[in-house]
Amino acid sequence: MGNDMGAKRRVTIRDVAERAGVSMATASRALSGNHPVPTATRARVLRAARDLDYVANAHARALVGGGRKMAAVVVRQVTSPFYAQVAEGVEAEAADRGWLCVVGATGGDPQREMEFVQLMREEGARLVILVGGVVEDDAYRSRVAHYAQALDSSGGRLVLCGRPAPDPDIPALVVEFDNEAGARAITAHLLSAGHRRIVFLGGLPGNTALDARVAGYRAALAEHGLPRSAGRVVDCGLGRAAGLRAMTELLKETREFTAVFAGDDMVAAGALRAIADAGLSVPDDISVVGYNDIPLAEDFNPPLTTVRTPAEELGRAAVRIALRDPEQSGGNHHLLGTHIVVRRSVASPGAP
Amino acid sequence: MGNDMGAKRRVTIRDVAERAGVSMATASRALSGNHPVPTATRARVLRAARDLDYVANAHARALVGGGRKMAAVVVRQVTSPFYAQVAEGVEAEAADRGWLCVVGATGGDPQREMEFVQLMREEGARLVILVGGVVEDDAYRSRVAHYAQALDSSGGRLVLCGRPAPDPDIPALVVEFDNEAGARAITAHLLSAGHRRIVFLGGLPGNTALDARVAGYRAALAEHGLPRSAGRVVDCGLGRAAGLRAMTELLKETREFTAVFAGDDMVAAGALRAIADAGLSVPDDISVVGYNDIPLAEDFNPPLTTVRTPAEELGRAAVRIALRDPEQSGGNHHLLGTHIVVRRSVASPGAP
DNA sequence: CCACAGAGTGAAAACGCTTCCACTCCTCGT
DNA sequence: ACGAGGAGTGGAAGCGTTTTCACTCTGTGG
Repeated sequence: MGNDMGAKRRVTIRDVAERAGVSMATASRALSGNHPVPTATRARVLRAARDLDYVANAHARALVGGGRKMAAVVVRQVTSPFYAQVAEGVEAEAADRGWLCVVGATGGDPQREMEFVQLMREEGARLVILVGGVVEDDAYRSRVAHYAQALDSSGGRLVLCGRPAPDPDIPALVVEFDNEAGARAITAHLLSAGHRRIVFLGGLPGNTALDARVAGYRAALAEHGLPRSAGRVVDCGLGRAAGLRAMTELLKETREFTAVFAGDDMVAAGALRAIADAGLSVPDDISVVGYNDIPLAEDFNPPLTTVRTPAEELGRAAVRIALRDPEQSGGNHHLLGTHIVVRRSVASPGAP
Repeated sequence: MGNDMGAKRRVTIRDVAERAGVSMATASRALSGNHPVPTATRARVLRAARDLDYVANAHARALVGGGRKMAAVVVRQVTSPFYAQVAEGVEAEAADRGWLCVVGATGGDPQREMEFVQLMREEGARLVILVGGVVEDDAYRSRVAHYAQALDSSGGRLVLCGRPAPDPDIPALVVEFDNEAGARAITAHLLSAGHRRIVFLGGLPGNTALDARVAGYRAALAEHGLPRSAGRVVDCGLGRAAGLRAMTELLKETREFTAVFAGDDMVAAGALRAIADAGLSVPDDISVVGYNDIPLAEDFNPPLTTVRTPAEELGRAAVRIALRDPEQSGGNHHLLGTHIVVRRSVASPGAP
């Protein structure tokens, strides 16, 4: 803990001014370009700054300037391929506009989320981006309402990315994928390959993203004239480990299905492994589809048919929309489209 | 760009002090706990702060306090599984100590690297962590020397993570894996399975990490009594696409090898795909090993034998070492061990 | 030749906080 | 009973910038 690394005195703008033989005011103007300064003077100042290896103090600047260009993105964990892509998108778009971007991982712990958001408020973040589906309980709702209100009243902005707003009139922007449409499309794909008994693996009741996918799945089944009983959803949650476990269990219990729709690609990875471990083949015995099209999905065994959610674009869109004039057209709810990408994990049931 | 989101006046510590009926000094002491304050007073202040939803201004605090607990990680891209894990480790260890962690992506562009480091200096980062192997050219050497010197003279610290120091006496800490040992071990694994013609796919001359792996590979070959001509390294660089392309080319050119040692797991992913596309089987026709053991390596087809480099631990170690007393034992160069993890991508050549 | 615009500049205020210094009370020990 | 010491407190300095305001110079049109 305690460890100050004996700092030397920092070079300030006063030193630069002195060396250039001008006042601090002039030095500041030359450096920041906020006010015209004769070329000769300007050059002298710049020269002095370089000689001294002057580095402006962002704190002092932010203090007087009243705020700073900084965005915070909060995700469950940065090692999840999907979240990483969203974060990359945010980072890229922020960097393009000269904004600083800091990402925080909560591990799914509301406590850590609150601490991080608090910290970001202290740091003067003007944009806080909450990423990914969540289960919307009362605690969550009130937390988000508080974030939104607090940010809003200090000139900031909350954006919900990949999740809907829990309450239509909290002052937050939302940017998300049309999960229901995506799920419906890929379910239809399975249906048109001839599958009738499809299980949805990876439900997580209350989770906005998964519930929407389940809804899309059910809708596709219904549109195809199948009774509601034809659908089955296994609520095993997310992650490779969960998918592996749940699929193993399911296989022990029944073989009365020909395809599985995994809640996301990581669940699919686990399911694929479980099926292989059971001595079955994908897609010959069972077809599998996932969701998100993470970068390595095409390297699974077999390459996974899934729905592509342009994650990086989601991140970019979040900051782009948040940063444009609030009164500009476009409303505050944006839906991004998805499309399915066909690979080799789906075959017709009972085919060679 | 221009968009001020009309901020209202911020609640300051003066407001809190007023409401609690104390001076700013007392309020500050009660809030920060830097100086004892009677329980009753303290409670009044805390109460006032809560009522007002007071949020301290980190800039003002850092300005007077002279610095702040902030670490910066710079990686090529955050969506690379390996880098993501390192970043996660840094973030976790930093968070544990109450430090803020910001990660920047350079896309491999020195220009962006310099801008980011500059920005971090302005922000008062006391720890800058450069992650991953690089090719050490003169420009790089002078850049790093400058970073190290600048950080050092302002009480900060540069740590090189996953790469050696270009010059033994620049004031930087180094934490890296023993790439040579890891490469030697997995090459030995291939050798003991009976392989004699092993190609190293993914060299990148000048790149510290890859060069070390190539050295380990060559050393293992030599230790086994093989002539130097037995080894072959294809310098295709890194990334899945590079691996795919290079492997495809190689296969067209020759089949005079029974195993490939990919420079990292992403290259291996591409190689695996290329081999499958050529109608060959892994491991029956060709064995493949990778490097890093990224999270999804076990879901490749087939599950990849590779060497595990505990990436998250690398990140944690970087901050742990950087933050302990500089004069403490341990030196400033740390080597982390690796071990191979055997899965199913290796078989004996010519086996059933 | 004079008023006057405007360019160039510096002094100083302000941003919000922490901490040094000085002051006032108490509570002890003697 | 009296001085020393310490706890509790507030005033004010200072952190490094930017920006406002006021000032001094030019040069220009009348």
